[in-house]
Amino acid sequence: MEIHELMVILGPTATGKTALAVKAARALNAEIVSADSRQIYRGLDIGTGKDLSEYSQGGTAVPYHLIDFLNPGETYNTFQFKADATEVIREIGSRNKLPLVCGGTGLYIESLLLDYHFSSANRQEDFRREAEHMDNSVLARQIEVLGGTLSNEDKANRHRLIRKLEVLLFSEEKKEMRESLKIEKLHVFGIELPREIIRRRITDRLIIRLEHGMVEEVKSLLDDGVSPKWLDALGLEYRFVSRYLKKQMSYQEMFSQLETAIHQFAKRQSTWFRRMEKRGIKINWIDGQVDDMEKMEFIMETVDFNCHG
RNA sequence: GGCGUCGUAGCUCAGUAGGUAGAGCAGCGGACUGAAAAUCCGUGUGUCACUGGUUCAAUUCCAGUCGAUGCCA
Repeated sequence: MEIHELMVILGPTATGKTALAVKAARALNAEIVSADSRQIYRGLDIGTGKDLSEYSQGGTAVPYHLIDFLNPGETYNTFQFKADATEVIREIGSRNKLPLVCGGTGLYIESLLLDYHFSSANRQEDFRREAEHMDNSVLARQIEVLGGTLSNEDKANRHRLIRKLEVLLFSEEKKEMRESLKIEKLHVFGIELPREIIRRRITDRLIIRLEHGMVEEVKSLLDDGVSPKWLDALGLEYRFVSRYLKKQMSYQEMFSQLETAIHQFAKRQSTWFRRMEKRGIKINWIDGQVDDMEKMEFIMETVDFNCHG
Protein backbone atom coordinates (compact mmCIF):
# COMPACT_ATOMS: atom_id res chain seq x y z
CA MET A 1 0.00 0.00 0.00
CA GLU A 2 1.36 3.39 -0.96
CA ILE A 3 1.61 6.31 1.38
CA HIS A 4 -0.59 9.17 0.40
CA GLU A 5 -0.18 11.61 3.19
CA LEU A 6 2.51 12.50 5.69
CA MET A 7 2.73 15.19 8.30
CA VAL A 8 5.84 16.54 9.96
CA ILE A 9 6.31 18.71 13.02
CA LEU A 10 9.83 19.98 13.46
CA GLY A 11 11.63 22.72 15.32
CA PRO A 12 14.65 23.45 17.46
CA THR A 13 14.93 22.01 20.92
CA ALA A 14 12.73 23.48 23.68
CA THR A 15 9.98 24.69 21.40
CA GLY A 16 7.27 22.25 22.50
CA LYS A 17 7.15 19.86 19.57
CA THR A 18 5.96 16.79 21.42
CA ALA A 19 3.05 18.42 23.20
CA LEU A 20 1.81 19.87 19.94
CA ALA A 21 2.32 16.63 18.06
CA VAL A 22 0.23 14.75 20.62
CA LYS A 23 -2.63 17.22 20.23
CA ALA A 24 -2.38 17.12 16.46
CA ALA A 25 -2.27 13.35 16.48
CA ARG A 26 -5.51 13.17 18.45
CA ALA A 27 -7.26 15.62 16.20
CA LEU A 28 -6.12 13.90 13.03
CA ASN A 29 -6.11 10.26 14.05
CA ALA A 30 -2.39 10.08 13.63
CA GLU A 31 0.49 8.10 15.08
CA ILE A 32 3.76 9.72 15.95
CA VAL A 33 7.04 8.69 14.39
CA SER A 34 9.88 10.22 16.36
CA ALA A 35 12.82 11.70 14.47
CA ASP A 36 15.10 12.16 17.43
CA SER A 37 18.49 10.53 17.31
CA ARG A 38 18.84 10.26 21.08
CA GLN A 39 15.39 9.27 22.32
CA ILE A 40 15.82 5.97 20.52
CA TYR A 41 17.72 4.70 23.55
CA ARG A 42 16.19 3.21 26.65
CA GLY A 43 17.38 4.80 29.82
CA LEU A 44 18.26 8.14 28.27
CA ASP A 45 15.24 9.95 29.63
CA ILE A 46 15.91 13.11 31.59
CA GLY A 47 18.81 14.19 29.42
CA THR A 48 16.87 13.74 26.20
CA GLY A 49 13.65 15.21 27.52
CA LYS A 50 11.90 11.93 26.88
CA ASP A 51 8.64 11.79 28.75
CA LEU A 52 6.49 8.92 27.55
CA SER A 53 3.59 10.02 29.73
CA GLU A 54 3.19 12.99 27.39
CA TYR A 55 1.70 10.69 24.78
CA SER A 56 -1.20 9.78 27.01
CA GLN A 57 -1.74 13.10 28.72
CA GLY A 58 -5.11 14.76 28.32
CA GLY A 59 -6.89 11.95 26.58
CA THR A 60 -6.39 8.58 24.98
CA ALA A 61 -2.85 7.40 24.43
CA VAL A 62 -1.33 8.36 21.11
CA PRO A 63 0.82 5.59 19.61
CA TYR A 64 4.45 6.48 19.09
CA HIS A 65 7.29 4.80 17.23
CA LEU A 66 11.10 4.82 17.11
CA ILE A 67 11.49 5.77 20.74
CA ASP A 68 13.05 3.59 23.42
CA PHE A 69 13.93 0.63 21.23
CA LEU A 70 17.71 0.35 21.60
CA ASN A 71 19.96 -0.23 24.56
CA PRO A 72 22.59 2.34 25.47
CA GLY A 73 25.85 1.52 23.75
CA GLU A 74 24.21 0.17 20.62
CA THR A 75 24.96 1.94 17.38
CA TYR A 76 22.45 3.50 15.07
CA ASN A 77 22.63 5.86 12.14
CA THR A 78 20.80 7.78 9.49
CA PHE A 79 20.73 4.85 7.14
CA GLN A 80 19.01 2.73 9.76
CA PHE A 81 16.64 5.51 10.61
CA LYS A 82 15.50 5.96 7.05
CA ALA A 83 14.85 2.25 6.71
CA ASP A 84 13.04 1.99 10.03
CA ALA A 85 10.99 5.11 9.56
CA THR A 86 10.00 4.14 6.05
CA GLU A 87 8.75 0.81 7.27
CA VAL A 88 6.85 2.28 10.20
CA ILE A 89 5.30 5.03 8.11
CA ARG A 90 4.17 2.54 5.53
CA GLU A 91 2.68 0.35 8.19
CA ILE A 92 0.79 3.22 9.79
CA GLY A 93 -0.56 4.20 6.40
CA SER A 94 -1.70 0.70 5.73
CA ARG A 95 -3.95 0.96 8.75
CA ASN A 96 -5.38 4.12 7.29
CA LYS A 97 -3.95 6.35 9.94
CA LEU A 98 -1.85 9.44 9.41
CA PRO A 99 1.90 9.17 10.08
CA LEU A 100 3.16 12.22 11.95
CA VAL A 101 6.93 12.59 12.00
CA CYS A 102 8.02 14.70 14.94
CA GLY A 103 11.51 15.64 15.93
CA GLY A 104 14.50 17.87 15.79
CA THR A 105 17.08 15.76 14.00
CA GLY A 106 17.30 17.60 10.71
CA LEU A 107 19.31 14.98 8.90
CA TYR A 108 16.87 12.23 9.79
CA ILE A 109 13.89 14.21 8.59
CA GLU A 110 15.60 15.31 5.41
CA SER A 111 16.69 11.76 4.62
CA LEU A 112 13.02 10.88 4.50
CA LEU A 113 11.64 13.91 2.72
CA LEU A 114 14.39 14.14 0.14
CA ASP A 115 14.57 10.38 -0.22
CA TYR A 116 18.31 10.08 0.34
CA HIS A 117 19.93 7.15 -1.32
CA PHE A 118 22.94 5.81 0.49
CA SER A 119 26.03 4.14 -0.83
CA SER A 120 26.02 0.38 -0.69
CA ALA A 121 29.17 0.49 1.45
CA ASN A 122 28.46 -0.70 4.95
CA ARG A 123 30.58 0.34 7.86
CA GLN A 124 33.86 -1.52 7.58
CA GLU A 125 35.17 -1.95 11.09
CA ASP A 126 38.58 -3.23 10.00
CA PHE A 127 39.05 -0.27 7.71
CA ARG A 128 37.97 2.12 10.43
CA ARG A 129 40.44 0.67 12.87
CA GLU A 130 43.22 1.31 10.37
CA ALA A 131 41.95 4.75 9.47
CA GLU A 132 42.18 5.81 13.10
CA HIS A 133 45.94 5.97 12.74
CA MET A 134 45.91 8.07 9.60
CA ASP A 135 45.77 11.80 9.86
CA ASN A 136 43.43 14.01 7.92
CA SER A 137 45.83 14.97 5.17
CA VAL A 138 46.58 11.32 4.41
CA LEU A 139 42.90 10.46 4.25
CA ALA A 140 42.25 13.47 2.03
CA ARG A 141 45.05 12.52 -0.36
CA GLN A 142 43.72 8.99 -0.71
CA ILE A 143 40.25 10.28 -1.42
CA GLU A 144 41.58 12.55 -4.15
CA VAL A 145 43.65 9.74 -5.64
CA LEU A 146 40.49 7.66 -5.88
CA GLY A 147 38.71 10.48 -7.65
CA GLY A 148 36.70 11.87 -4.76
CA THR A 149 36.20 15.58 -4.27
CA LEU A 150 36.46 17.44 -1.00
CA SER A 151 35.27 20.83 0.14
CA ASN A 152 37.32 22.91 2.54
CA GLU A 153 35.07 21.92 5.39
CA ASP A 154 35.47 18.25 4.54
CA LYS A 155 39.25 18.34 4.62
CA ALA A 156 39.27 19.01 8.36
CA ASN A 157 36.27 16.86 9.14
CA ARG A 158 37.45 13.47 10.29
CA HIS A 159 34.08 11.74 10.31
CA ARG A 160 33.40 12.76 6.78
CA LEU A 161 36.88 11.93 5.52
CA ILE A 162 36.62 8.42 6.88
CA ARG A 163 33.17 7.79 5.50
CA LYS A 164 34.06 9.24 2.10
CA LEU A 165 37.05 6.99 1.82
CA GLU A 166 35.00 4.04 3.02
CA VAL A 167 32.46 4.72 0.29
CA LEU A 168 35.14 5.00 -2.37
CA LEU A 169 36.79 1.79 -1.28
CA PHE A 170 33.82 -0.41 -0.56
CA SER A 171 30.75 0.58 -2.50
CA GLU A 172 29.70 -1.76 -5.20
CA GLU A 173 28.70 -0.66 -8.63
CA LYS A 174 25.35 -2.36 -8.67
CA LYS A 175 22.49 -0.05 -7.90
CA GLU A 176 21.61 0.08 -4.28
CA MET A 177 18.14 -1.26 -3.82
CA ARG A 178 16.20 1.25 -1.84
CA GLU A 179 12.83 1.65 -0.35
CA SER A 180 11.22 4.97 -1.07
CA LEU A 181 8.07 6.43 0.22
CA LYS A 182 5.60 7.78 -2.27
CA ILE A 183 4.44 10.89 -0.56
CA GLU A 184 1.58 12.52 -2.36
CA LYS A 185 0.52 14.97 0.29
CA LEU A 186 3.11 16.38 2.60
CA HIS A 187 2.44 18.88 5.36
CA VAL A 188 5.46 20.20 7.17
CA PHE A 189 5.05 22.43 10.19
CA GLY A 190 7.86 24.12 12.06
CA ILE A 191 7.65 25.75 15.46
CA GLU A 192 9.36 29.09 15.45
CA LEU A 193 10.60 31.14 18.41
CA PRO A 194 13.03 34.04 18.71
CA ARG A 195 16.50 32.78 19.54
CA GLU A 196 16.52 34.71 22.79
CA ILE A 197 13.43 32.91 24.04
CA ILE A 198 14.77 29.53 23.02
CA ARG A 199 17.94 30.23 24.92
CA ARG A 200 16.04 31.21 28.04
CA ARG A 201 13.89 28.09 27.83
CA ILE A 202 16.94 25.91 27.41
CA THR A 203 18.56 27.36 30.51
CA ASP A 204 15.40 27.04 32.59
CA ARG A 205 14.92 23.51 31.39
CA LEU A 206 18.51 22.59 32.18
CA ILE A 207 18.05 23.69 35.78
CA ILE A 208 14.91 21.57 36.03
CA ARG A 209 16.61 18.56 34.49
CA LEU A 210 19.42 18.79 37.02
CA GLU A 211 16.89 19.03 39.84
CA HIS A 212 15.11 15.99 38.48
CA GLY A 213 18.14 13.75 38.67
CA MET A 214 20.00 14.16 35.42
CA VAL A 215 23.36 13.65 37.07
CA GLU A 216 22.04 10.51 38.77
CA GLU A 217 20.76 9.23 35.44
CA VAL A 218 24.19 9.51 33.86
CA LYS A 219 25.81 8.03 36.93
CA SER A 220 23.59 4.99 36.79
CA LEU A 221 24.35 4.52 33.11
CA LEU A 222 28.05 4.53 33.93
CA ASP A 223 27.44 2.15 36.84
CA ASP A 224 25.63 -0.18 34.47
CA GLY A 225 28.74 -0.34 32.36
CA VAL A 226 27.86 2.05 29.56
CA SER A 227 31.17 3.32 28.21
CA PRO A 228 32.15 6.92 28.91
CA LYS A 229 33.37 7.17 25.34
CA TRP A 230 29.93 6.32 24.02
CA LEU A 231 28.31 8.83 26.35
CA ASP A 232 30.78 11.46 25.26
CA ALA A 233 29.95 10.88 21.62
CA LEU A 234 26.28 11.53 22.34
CA GLY A 235 27.14 15.14 23.12
CA LEU A 236 25.31 17.66 25.28
CA GLU A 237 23.89 16.38 28.58
CA TYR A 238 25.52 12.96 28.42
CA ARG A 239 28.89 14.35 27.36
CA PHE A 240 29.18 17.12 29.91
CA VAL A 241 27.63 15.32 32.86
CA SER A 242 29.83 12.27 32.33
CA ARG A 243 32.88 14.53 32.13
CA TYR A 244 31.80 16.13 35.36
CA LEU A 245 31.34 12.73 37.00
CA LYS A 246 34.83 11.78 35.86
CA LYS A 247 36.02 14.95 37.60
CA GLN A 248 37.28 16.53 34.41
CA MET A 249 35.37 19.68 35.25
CA SER A 250 33.63 21.34 38.15
CA TYR A 251 29.86 21.47 38.51
CA GLN A 252 29.91 25.15 37.58
CA GLU A 253 31.95 24.47 34.44
CA MET A 254 29.71 21.57 33.51
CA PHE A 255 26.63 23.74 33.85
CA SER A 256 27.86 26.70 31.87
CA GLN A 257 29.58 24.73 29.13
CA LEU A 258 26.57 22.49 28.72
CA GLU A 259 24.26 25.47 28.63
CA THR A 260 26.33 27.03 25.86
CA ALA A 261 26.52 23.76 23.94
CA ILE A 262 22.74 23.38 23.94
CA HIS A 263 22.32 26.97 22.78
CA GLN A 264 24.69 26.24 19.91
CA PHE A 265 22.83 23.07 19.12
CA ALA A 266 19.55 24.95 18.79
CA LYS A 267 21.24 27.28 16.34
CA ARG A 268 22.55 24.39 14.27
CA GLN A 269 19.05 22.95 14.15
CA SER A 270 17.72 26.22 12.77
CA THR A 271 20.42 26.14 10.11
CA TRP A 272 19.19 22.68 9.11
CA PHE A 273 15.63 23.82 8.71
CA ARG A 274 16.63 26.83 6.63
CA ARG A 275 18.63 24.49 4.43
CA MET A 276 15.62 22.23 4.02
CA GLU A 277 13.62 25.19 2.81
CA LYS A 278 16.35 26.14 0.36
CA ARG A 279 16.20 22.62 -0.97
CA GLY A 280 12.52 22.96 -1.70
CA ILE A 281 10.74 21.69 1.37
CA LYS A 282 7.90 24.02 2.23
CA ILE A 283 7.74 24.58 5.98
CA ASN A 284 4.65 26.19 7.46
CA TRP A 285 5.99 28.11 10.43
CA ILE A 286 3.92 28.23 13.57
CA ASP A 287 4.43 31.02 16.09
CA GLY A 288 5.72 29.21 19.15
CA GLN A 289 4.52 31.96 21.45
CA VAL A 290 0.80 31.38 21.01
CA ASP A 291 -0.94 28.63 22.96
CA ASP A 292 -1.45 25.13 21.62
CA MET A 293 -5.11 25.79 20.82
CA GLU A 294 -4.14 28.54 18.45
CA LYS A 295 -1.35 26.44 17.00
CA MET A 296 -3.88 23.70 16.30
CA GLU A 297 -6.20 26.14 14.58
CA PHE A 298 -3.34 27.21 12.36
CA ILE A 299 -2.56 23.60 11.51
CA MET A 300 -6.17 22.78 10.75
CA GLU A 301 -6.74 25.74 8.49
CA THR A 302 -3.42 25.41 6.69
CA VAL A 303 -4.25 21.99 5.34
CA ASP A 304 -7.45 20.15 4.84
CA PHE A 305 -7.44 16.65 6.06
CA ASN A 306 -10.34 14.79 4.61
CA CYS A 307 -9.39 11.17 4.62
CA HIS A 308 -8.62 10.60 8.28
CA GLY A 309 -10.80 10.60 11.31
C1' G B 1 42.85 59.94 54.42
C1' G B 2 48.12 58.59 52.12
C1' C B 3 50.78 55.63 48.49
C1' G B 4 50.41 52.14 44.42
C1' U B 5 48.02 49.25 40.50
C1' C B 6 44.13 48.88 37.07
C1' G B 7 39.87 50.84 33.88
C1' U B 8 40.68 48.45 25.79
C1' A B 9 34.87 44.07 21.70
C1' G B 10 29.18 40.83 25.47
C1' C B 11 33.31 38.16 28.93
C1' U B 12 38.75 37.24 30.10
C1' C B 13 42.78 39.85 28.58
C1' A B 14 47.00 41.45 24.95
C1' G B 15 48.90 45.80 22.48
C1' U B 16 50.27 50.65 20.51
C1' A B 17 58.87 53.20 22.09
C1' G B 18 52.34 58.90 20.06
C1' G B 19 50.01 58.01 13.58
C1' U B 20 42.39 55.68 16.43
C1' A B 21 43.82 48.34 18.02
C1' G B 22 43.91 42.22 18.40
C1' A B 23 43.51 37.05 20.55
C1' G B 24 40.57 33.20 23.16
C1' C B 25 35.61 32.39 24.56
C1' A B 26 30.56 34.01 23.60
C1' G B 27 27.55 35.73 19.52
C1' C B 28 26.39 35.50 14.23
C1' G B 29 26.43 32.87 9.33
C1' G B 30 27.41 28.29 6.77
C1' A B 31 28.46 22.93 5.57
C1' C B 32 26.29 18.21 6.35
C1' U B 33 23.65 11.46 2.29
C1' G B 34 25.71 4.75 7.10
C1' A B 35 28.38 8.66 14.57
C1' A B 36 24.20 14.25 13.22
C1' A B 37 22.64 16.28 20.53
C1' A B 38 28.03 14.18 16.19
C1' U B 39 31.83 16.52 13.16
C1' C B 40 33.67 20.68 10.58
C1' C B 41 34.24 25.78 8.09
C1' G B 42 33.77 31.18 7.94
C1' U B 43 33.11 35.85 10.64
C1' G B 44 36.20 40.82 15.27
C1' U B 45 34.65 49.15 14.64
C1' G B 46 35.11 48.94 19.73
C1' U B 47 32.99 56.71 22.46
C1' C B 48 40.70 52.03 23.98
C1' A B 49 36.35 55.18 31.70
C1' C B 50 35.46 60.73 31.70
C1' U B 51 37.42 65.97 31.33
C1' G B 52 41.29 69.01 30.19
C1' G B 53 46.71 69.79 28.78
C1' U B 54 51.25 68.98 25.69
C1' U B 55 51.63 67.75 20.33
C1' C B 56 50.84 68.47 13.30
C1' A B 57 48.60 64.03 15.65
C1' A B 58 46.81 61.02 22.10
C1' U B 59 43.75 54.99 23.38
C1' U B 60 49.20 55.54 24.17
C1' C B 61 52.63 61.11 27.57
C1' C B 62 50.94 64.74 31.73
C1' A B 63 47.11 66.62 35.25
C1' G B 64 42.43 66.23 37.35
C1' U B 65 37.61 63.47 38.01
C1' C B 66 34.96 59.02 38.65
C1' G B 67 35.02 53.64 39.37
C1' A B 68 37.61 48.96 40.88
C1' U B 69 41.42 46.81 43.72
C1' G B 70 45.85 46.28 46.99
C1' C B 71 49.00 48.03 50.94
C1' C B 72 49.62 51.66 54.90
C1' A B 73 46.97 54.61 58.41
